[in-house]
Amino acid sequence: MDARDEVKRFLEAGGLRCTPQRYAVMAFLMGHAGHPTASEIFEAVNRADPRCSRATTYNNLRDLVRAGLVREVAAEGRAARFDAKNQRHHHFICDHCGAVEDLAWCKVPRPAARSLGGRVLRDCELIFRGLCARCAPRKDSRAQRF
Amino acid sequence: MDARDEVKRFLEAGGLRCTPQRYAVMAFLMGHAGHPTASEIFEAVNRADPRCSRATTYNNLRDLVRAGLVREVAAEGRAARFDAKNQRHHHFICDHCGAVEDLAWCKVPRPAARSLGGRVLRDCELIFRGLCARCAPRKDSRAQRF
DNA sequence: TTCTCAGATTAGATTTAATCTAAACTTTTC
DNA sequence: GAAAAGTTTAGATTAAATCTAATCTGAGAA
Repeated sequence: MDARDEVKRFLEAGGLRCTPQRYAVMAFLMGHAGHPTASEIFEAVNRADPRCSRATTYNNLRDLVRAGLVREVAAEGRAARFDAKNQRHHHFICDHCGAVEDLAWCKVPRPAARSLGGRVLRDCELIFRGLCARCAPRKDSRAQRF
Repeated sequence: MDARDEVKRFLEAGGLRCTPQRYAVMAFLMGHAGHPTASEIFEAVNRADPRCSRATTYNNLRDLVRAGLVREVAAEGRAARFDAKNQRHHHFICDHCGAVEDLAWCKVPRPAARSLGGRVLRDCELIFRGLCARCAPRKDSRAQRF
């Protein structure tokens, strides 16, 4: 099946109309391994269609996050970063260079019922922090690695 | 021992001088159950000492986060929120009203060594999302609670 | 006790990121 | 085809955070 169809079905699964602007944002995120800012997404989408507005990109990102199709990661710096939730994973953020990297999913424990009280869980988000492979001291150094 | 001494030792444990402004920020967070924004912290601290500067509050929050004494939570809205890390806990953020609540700590699994690669872990952050006790449908409703 | 120096603060200006606005456009439904 | 609802637009505006260069403060050395 066509990648274009996949994006369209993904949007409609989230209850959103597949407008050209939404398609462009979603396609960019689904085809992008990194965690771009709203500005980076807007610039990419606006390069393809110069009429595309910054407010539209922000509106669409908001709608996509709300629909559960995109996740917002607050990493280093002021701007929010985004990635498509097409595969479950966790994030790792480097203390030194600020890089945001995907980590394979590992099951997250549910809080105890007593602790949860009357709340209704919908999702969880687990972020690990430390030093990335490039910023960590070399394996043979004396630094602890746990 | 005096609460004032506790705050001072907490700051010095993090390698930070105990200036009156830092003390004020830390004391506010340690005595505050909620998750205030930088602006709310500044207003509280500035009310006590009108010479205290907004930039100082921001600088000190940055230093406290970097020293591992305070945690930054990206909740609803644009402003970052903060809490003191005097006790390990997780957070819960309500989808509806945006409230940030503390949840008792539960142990977080370490990612598999294969998944971790050359990274060095320092910390983790687990956030649950859903509906808080006030926004969730009543217990007797048909709504699923998991 | 005084001096030096490094760390910290100041107060308002400035920048960055995100939102607002009101009109216009587009798509869906009747 | 018309109406209504959802969406987009482009630049203005707002909110949050940072910058600046001078000044202050406190710790350590002499």
